[in-house]
Amino acid sequence: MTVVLPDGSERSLQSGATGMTLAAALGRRLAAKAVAAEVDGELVDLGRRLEDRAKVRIVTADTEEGRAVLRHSTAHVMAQAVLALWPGAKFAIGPSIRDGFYYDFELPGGAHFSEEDLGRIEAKMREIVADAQPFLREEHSVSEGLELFRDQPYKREIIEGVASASGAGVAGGAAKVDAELEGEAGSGGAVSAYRNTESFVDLCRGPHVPATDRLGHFKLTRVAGAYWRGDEKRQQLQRIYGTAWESEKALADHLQRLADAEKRDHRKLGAELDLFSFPSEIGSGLAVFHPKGGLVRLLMEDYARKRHIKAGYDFVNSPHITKSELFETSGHLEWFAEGMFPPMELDEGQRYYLKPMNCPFHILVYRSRQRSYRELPLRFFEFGSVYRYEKSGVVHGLTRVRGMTQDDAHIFCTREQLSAELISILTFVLDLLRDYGLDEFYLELSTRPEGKAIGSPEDWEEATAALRSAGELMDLALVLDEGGGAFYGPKISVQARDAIGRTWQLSTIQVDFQEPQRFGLEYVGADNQRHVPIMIHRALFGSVERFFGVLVEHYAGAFPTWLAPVQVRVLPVRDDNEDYAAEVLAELRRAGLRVDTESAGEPLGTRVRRGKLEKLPYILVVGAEDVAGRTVGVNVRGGEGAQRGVSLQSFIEMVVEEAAGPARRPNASAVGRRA
RNA sequence: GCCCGGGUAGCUCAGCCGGUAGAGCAGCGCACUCGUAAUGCGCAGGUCAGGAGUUCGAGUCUCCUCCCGGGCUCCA
Repeated sequence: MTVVLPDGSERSLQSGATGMTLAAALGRRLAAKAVAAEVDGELVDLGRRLEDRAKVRIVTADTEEGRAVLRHSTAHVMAQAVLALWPGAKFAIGPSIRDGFYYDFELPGGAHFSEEDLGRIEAKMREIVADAQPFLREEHSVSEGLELFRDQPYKREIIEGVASASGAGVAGGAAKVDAELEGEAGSGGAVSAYRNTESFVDLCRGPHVPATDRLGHFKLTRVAGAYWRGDEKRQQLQRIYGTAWESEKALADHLQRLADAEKRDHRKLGAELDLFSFPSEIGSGLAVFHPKGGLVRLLMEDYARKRHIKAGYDFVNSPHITKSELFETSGHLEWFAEGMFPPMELDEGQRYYLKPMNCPFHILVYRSRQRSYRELPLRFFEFGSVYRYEKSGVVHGLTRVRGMTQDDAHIFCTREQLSAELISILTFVLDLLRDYGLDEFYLELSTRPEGKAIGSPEDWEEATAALRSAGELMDLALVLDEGGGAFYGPKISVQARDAIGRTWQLSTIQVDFQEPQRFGLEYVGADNQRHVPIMIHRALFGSVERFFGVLVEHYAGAFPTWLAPVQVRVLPVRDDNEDYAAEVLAELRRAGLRVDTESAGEPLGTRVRRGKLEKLPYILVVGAEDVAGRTVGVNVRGGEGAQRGVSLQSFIEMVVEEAAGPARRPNASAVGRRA
């Protein structure tokens, strides 16, 4: 028999050959790295027999596909270990995920895992790995499967779901089986399982590595609660997360990446660099900004203001609280009440709410007088503070807070203007984000949330189409987020990738046909008739707080010169250089730079070190040798050593230019283009 | 909101089986006067998150509340 390899060449094999024999025939190193095979487009076990003329690709452990296989297999081993250590435990699902895997369990007597258990489980897992147990595939009918897992209710539920989805005739199952569960069991009326020993068998579609000794570079990372099938109304299970890699080095590299990401954590840097804090007296999710953080915010906001003026926005302002009527009209109290702080009862039963959004206020500005088509589009902008009652478990640093300031704009335009306006907003948004140093993006299109939407399907259709075509013009990948829109309209969000490859949802642009109608907005058209405008909601940073946090992590706290709270620190070598240092300081300040100094009370090395730890862009050292020639010693952030005898004038010219504003990045790259 | 783990000096953390609080860094003072990532000595600093309970005695054990972290759910 022959098989066809990925490069189109053919290979003769003895009949009965498997992926494993093919890999061995192709090379010993390949065989050592092989974890599965792709046969005619389907991922299968290496032990699966190959058919004549099959197209075969060997999947190795050092690819994302291969890692997914070995992570899934490692999850099985973990389940085997847990079931051995906790007799009577029930196990649910255990997929591979980005960088690792998890498995969900229910322990006998409602017991819970603790962090200390992880070591015991890992030790048991290593025994299983050392045992080199084969992963043997079995196929069963639905009824055999139900019998095989008679003591495992979660497995039975999965089997029933698969069976009913494929019409195999088990009554009472859900009509629809989700892909996650299907991945656990297989499909098409039969269920597959993998057996490692007489006593351990797990429902699974596979594929798996040939045997447990192909695993071993793993670490269990944390325990957590997780709802069965992701439904908070159902049983809460105990989840264990782990990571697994193809080699000890890959595992170590991954752990190092985690440690590096931890060093960039904005919550940690926020305290270290004295930027902001969350005093517990104020309450969860409510930040105060310290002078340095406050200054960075100011700089961020000022630059955005300038750009908005240039882009034709009008600046408006609105209060933080309002009578309930406003949010009754807007629909927030009907659709979003659980995200709002409870009302304050004032005189005569009047209820006031903290605002969770700015849009109704901007609508009232629009409605304050009659509008003509000649004015449109009208673009109202505000740094508007909003308050949202986020559930206690979700607040997180500056990225998920209960009080925040949105850089919020609402654009009122005609239907005819909608497309052009969306394109111009998206272009503006991306351009501005690039100025803050982010340069890799993709777009996400969120569509109508079933059952949680107001307005006609036709309007949703039109709005979604307009967003889609604007998005497609941006030369960026556009991914679909089915049902992820707001209750009043679809949106496009801009996802930005930071310096270490994580993505953050930043800007959102939403089309809204509903609110203008609810508030009875209108303009007089050229035809002398009254028309309802369309509104576009647009936040660019998302929230100032969140964007601030993202920038702290992106730059690891080392803000570019134009955003750095202190740009230059001047250090006199000895205290008899302090007069000259003061002169240098004054001159820098006259040039408009943000500067400070530290007198010579401590050794120079100590002061330089402190400046480095504060991630200052420049540290100047001035001593006796600098006075005559009016020079400085320049210590550049991130640079090696120092440059001596630099003329103060040329240093000032250089830094002033750098501090003037964002560096334009002509080579800003887009994430690969895709529809 | 749910599950798990936490909260000890400004920060990072130690504090055993319940016997009355400790280090390093930071801060302040003094000395040192120094050319590029930690000078020395000294001093001060605590309602052990808050409250209640058990106990002769609670940082330590129990309960409640607040806050933080990791997840789940949620994110208009």
